[in-house]
Amino acid sequence: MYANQLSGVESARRVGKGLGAKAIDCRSCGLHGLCRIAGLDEQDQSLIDRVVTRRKEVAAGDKLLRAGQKLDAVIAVRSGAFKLSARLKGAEEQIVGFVLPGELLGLEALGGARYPYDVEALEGSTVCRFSFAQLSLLESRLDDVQQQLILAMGRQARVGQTVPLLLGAKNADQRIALFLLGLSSRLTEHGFAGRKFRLPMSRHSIASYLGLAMETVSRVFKRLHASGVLHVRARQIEMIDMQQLRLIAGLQH
Amino acid sequence: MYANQLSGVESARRVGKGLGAKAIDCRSCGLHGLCRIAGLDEQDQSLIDRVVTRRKEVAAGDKLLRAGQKLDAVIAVRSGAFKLSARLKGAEEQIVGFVLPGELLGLEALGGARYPYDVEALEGSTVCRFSFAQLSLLESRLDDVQQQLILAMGRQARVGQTVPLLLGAKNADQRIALFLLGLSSRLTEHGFAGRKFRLPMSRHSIASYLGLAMETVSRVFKRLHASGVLHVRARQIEMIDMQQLRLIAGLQH
DNA sequence: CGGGCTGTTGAATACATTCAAGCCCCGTGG
DNA sequence: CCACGGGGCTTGAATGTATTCAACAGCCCG
Repeated sequence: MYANQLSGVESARRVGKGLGAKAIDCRSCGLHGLCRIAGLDEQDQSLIDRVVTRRKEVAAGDKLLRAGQKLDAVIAVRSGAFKLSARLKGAEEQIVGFVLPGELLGLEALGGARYPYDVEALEGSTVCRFSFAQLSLLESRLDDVQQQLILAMGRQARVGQTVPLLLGAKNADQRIALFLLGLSSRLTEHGFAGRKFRLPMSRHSIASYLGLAMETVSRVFKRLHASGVLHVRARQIEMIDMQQLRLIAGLQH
Repeated sequence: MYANQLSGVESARRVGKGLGAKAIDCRSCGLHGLCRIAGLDEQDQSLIDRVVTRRKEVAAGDKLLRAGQKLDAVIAVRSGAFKLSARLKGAEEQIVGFVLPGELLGLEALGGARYPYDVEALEGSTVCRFSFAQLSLLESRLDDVQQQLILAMGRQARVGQTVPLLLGAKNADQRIALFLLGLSSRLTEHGFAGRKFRLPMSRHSIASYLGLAMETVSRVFKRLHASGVLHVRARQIEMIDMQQLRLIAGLQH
């Protein structure tokens, strides 16, 4: 159950770089509804442990999933962060998204489809896994499981809702502003500070995701810093003037 | 049940501009699974007709849904096409997506959330509506309904999967190529010709969606036409060299 | 202390946008 | 039947923005 676990030394070394070792409260986890159904608040630990794997650890740089693999589970991120990338033939990898603590992973593979992306830990991370292969153990509660799954998919779809806005952005400043506001609200939603946080991903990953050159990302950060909208030092972000940031993002007035 | 239906004259005038009046085969509809469960292949029409509204017509330019409204249904497009737009405060509307025949609409509002976008018909269109308000009529089949819903959401999520690739595109040619290939494969999936079709949306809508200026869209089309990759005449598209188009899109080699 | 990875900066180039003018198609009205 | 007018689209020239290439700075880790 704790396969792939790091030694204490290794995990201590690799945790604390990005969002830090802080794990979410289970009550704000995307899988919380499913866990409750699975009986985590009950006494029968043996059943639970065959369906839900808790606190598997993943070291920074390790791949949790690979494009094309079959996946019969939904995974929740408890701490850390992951990047999703598509390996297109010949071209260099393209980042297609990031997964933050409390969010889910693997919903795209529901119904037997293969999972389309590589998933790599950006820092030391812990995840929980809800296995569908073992779902028959919960047959009597199928209704509830399905309903929770529908809610979870709806929530995840709402996270993805900001992507079309990013696509429609007309300049690099707007893209970056939207990106940061998106990260901020996603962090807030799961109990993290939304004004002051550490980016778990590199400038290169941000650039790949947003369709910009890494140098442009760097320059936009500098511009926003110089104009006092936010403080940027390496990966440390502090938002100063949210109102102005929303304005740059094109979200108001 | 057929409220909002156009007169024959009006619908005849307004249909046939974009994808044309051709309706999908019900078997390729995103709601097909739900319809089957609802008993459309059985005899009890009265039950069915209270849950599923078939073939409501929408005139070009009419709004099917408005941002912020409550929605207790899933809607399938049978013929025509729709554009989704976000009305951001102050700024002009931003196009966030298009819905083609056989695809679903309204999944974002599952679980009681308000629907976030304006939905406007790009041409004369017909839709079917599966009402959750009446879902209790099907209580005995809740399991099946939920399962179909999960499958439908998974399918729809897969349609949205190409958006992050669009976002990552590094120039206008790549964006347009990806956009056209996406449309093509979505049309093919529901029985339409994928190599030769008519764009249901204006250059302006494409530009807003892709974060480009309308003039750029026009110029890219011209370039692709001149290089023999595809034929463009107004909204009529014919793809000539798919291989080359995929190359421009960055999907291979 | 040295090497590699990540990020920054500057200068030249390439690219998309803007603004302005005009075209084309289609529907309307004279 | 043809002239008119509007919307959607195209085209050109000037401007502005992002990219590219190259050099270097900072930092973590060995």
